[in-house]
Amino acid sequence: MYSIQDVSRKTGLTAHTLRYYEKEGLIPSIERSQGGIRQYTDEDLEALGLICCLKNTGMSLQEIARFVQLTQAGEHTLRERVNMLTEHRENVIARMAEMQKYLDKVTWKVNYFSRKLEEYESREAKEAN
Amino acid sequence: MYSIQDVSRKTGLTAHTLRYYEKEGLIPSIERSQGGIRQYTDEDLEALGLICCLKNTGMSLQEIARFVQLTQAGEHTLRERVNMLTEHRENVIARMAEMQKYLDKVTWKVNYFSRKLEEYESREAKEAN
DNA sequence: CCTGGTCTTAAAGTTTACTCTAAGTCAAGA
DNA sequence: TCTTGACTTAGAGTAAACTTTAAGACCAGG
Repeated sequence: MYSIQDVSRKTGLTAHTLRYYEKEGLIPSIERSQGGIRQYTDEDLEALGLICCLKNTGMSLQEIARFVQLTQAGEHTLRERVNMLTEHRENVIARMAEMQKYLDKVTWKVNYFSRKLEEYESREAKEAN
Repeated sequence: MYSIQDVSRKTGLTAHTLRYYEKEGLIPSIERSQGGIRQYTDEDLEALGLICCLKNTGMSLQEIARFVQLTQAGEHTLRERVNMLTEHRENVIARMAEMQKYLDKVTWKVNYFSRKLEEYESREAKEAN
C-alpha cells in the first residue's frame, strides 16, 4: 500500500496531478482507508505505468480515459482495446520515423556549422598574428 | 519568388502562422514588393525548412527565435549556434531512445491483449455451440 | 495533543502555439 | 474594372494539460 506521496515519488507526477487523473477517469478509482485516504496497490502502480507510457508516447488524456474505461468494462471490449493500442503503436512508429528524418537534418546542420566554425576560428587565429 | 500562399502550401503552415512567425522573430524579415507584399525567396524557404525541422523535433518557438537571431547576428555567434544545435540533437536522441522504450512496452501490451482476445473469442465460439 | 499529510469542491490561472476577428486599406492579374 | 488575395494592428479565443488557490475538515504517527 502506497500513499499518494509515495506514488508521486515513484511516478514523478504530483499528488495534485494524481487526483486530477483520477477525477478525469484516467486511473481506476483508488481504494481508500477507513479514513478516506487513498491507498495505492502494486496493481494500481502497474496501471499507472501503462498510463504514463501511453501519455509519454503522445496519447491524449481523453483517449487514455477511454482506454481505461474500456478496460474496466470487461472482456467484451478486448477487441476495441487491441485496436486502440495497435493504432497508437503505428502512430508512434510513424512519428519516430519522421523524427529520425528530422534528426538526420539536424545532424547535417551541426556538421555544417561546425565546419564553418572551424574555418572562422582559423581565420581569426591568423588575424591575431 | 513565392507569395505567402505558395509558401503556405509548401510548408503546411497557414499564412496567418507565417506572419505570426515573422512577427515573433522566427523568420528573418521577408523582402517585400514595391506594394508591400511579402516575396519569399528560395533562401527563405531553406531557412523555413530548418525552422520547421527544429519545431517538429520539439524546440520551442522561443529557442528557435533565439537561434534565428544569432544567425542574423553574424559569424561570431557560430559557436553558440553549434552548441544550441548539438544540445538539441542530444535531446532528440534521448527522447527517441525513451520513445523506443515506451514503444517496446506498448508492443508487449498489444501482444498480451491480442492473446487475451484470442482466448476470449475461442471461448465465445465454444459457448455458441 | 500536535503536526504534517490528506481530503473535498470549485474555480481561476498558466503555458504554448497558434487561430481568428475586426475593420479598413491596398495590390495584382484577367 | 472587378475580384481575389494581401496588408495592418490589436486583441480575443482556443485547446491541452496541468497548476494553483482557497477554505475548511479530517486522519495518523510520535
